[in-house]
Amino acid sequence: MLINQKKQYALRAVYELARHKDGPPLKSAEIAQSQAIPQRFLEIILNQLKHAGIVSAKRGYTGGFRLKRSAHEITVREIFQALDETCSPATACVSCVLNGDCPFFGSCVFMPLWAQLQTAIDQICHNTTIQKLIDNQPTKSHGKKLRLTARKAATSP
Amino acid sequence: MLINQKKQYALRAVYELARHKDGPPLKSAEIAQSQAIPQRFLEIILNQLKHAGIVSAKRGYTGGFRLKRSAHEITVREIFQALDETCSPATACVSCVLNGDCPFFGSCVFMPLWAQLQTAIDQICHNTTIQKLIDNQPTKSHGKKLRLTARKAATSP
DNA sequence: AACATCCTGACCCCTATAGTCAAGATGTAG
DNA sequence: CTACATCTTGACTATAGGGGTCAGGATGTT
Repeated sequence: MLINQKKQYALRAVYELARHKDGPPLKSAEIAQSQAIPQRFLEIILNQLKHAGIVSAKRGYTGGFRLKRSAHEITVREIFQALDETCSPATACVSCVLNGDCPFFGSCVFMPLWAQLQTAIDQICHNTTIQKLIDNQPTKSHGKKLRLTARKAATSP
Repeated sequence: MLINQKKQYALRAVYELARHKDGPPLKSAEIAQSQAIPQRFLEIILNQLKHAGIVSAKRGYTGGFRLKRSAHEITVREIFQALDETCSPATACVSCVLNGDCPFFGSCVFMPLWAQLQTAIDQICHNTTIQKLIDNQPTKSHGKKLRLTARKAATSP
């Protein structure tokens, strides 16, 4: 999958931190609860975000996490990259070509297509900052259309 | 993965059929060999393409497969759809929203992002016909850059 | 009648994703 | 300094889906 659960969790976590930018650091347990993320799993993710320089951690009794930079400067793309997973639309193909495993070495007809997709995806992710996501808060009219029933109660992101 | 092995096989199969449009029907074994696809697996794929009205099959001794329409009219998008797999960038999220499983029903901040990605991907796949792929045969200069070593001998697509 | 092809469903293996557990390191409060 | 709450880390488990195989049947040609 292009966007897996882990990437979505990462986005939500950063989003949650951006919303509480001015308060005290958020504990991982708080983020986990408000964004409905398994806590242990979230801690792994937060750690990766820390190593990528997106969030900073403070230990101890008053510890927690906070954004290292402004929400304007954090792009969706770098959050995805922080999880160090390839985000290519045709991962297998690209990697097999690079390895020399590809039976069609150097003359694959589909490479231009993959490249085109990759570029399009990259651009969108690169142009979308966390702040933009916050600003684009969808109006509740969205909910009208879908007509969904509530299951778990949780702070909506 | 957005584009998995199966989708790539499907593309190659249709591509191969398009190249031999004027000859007799191609047997699945022939396609399998020239495009380096496991034959049994290919047969499953060809079957799905048949049900989608993209290829037609002829049984018996002189049997095989051929394209049902011109390569100009077959888009990458419909080939993907023929494999009946969802091609959403954030499959989990989208499906959970539709099921009502999403904890953020109707007010997910990220939905516009997924939609934007989906639209971009869809457009590219819809605008790319098999014929375009054939016409864009990459020049061999591609190979120079990558400097790959040959492994299996196979007709390059 | 013999044979070669397509057709179909059931089946298997493996990897990556998703998630858990336990023990340690570091800091704060009293 | 002691108790406690947080982050840190690595090893571990489980499940689903992707990728692929097999046997046997249906349909056609020679």
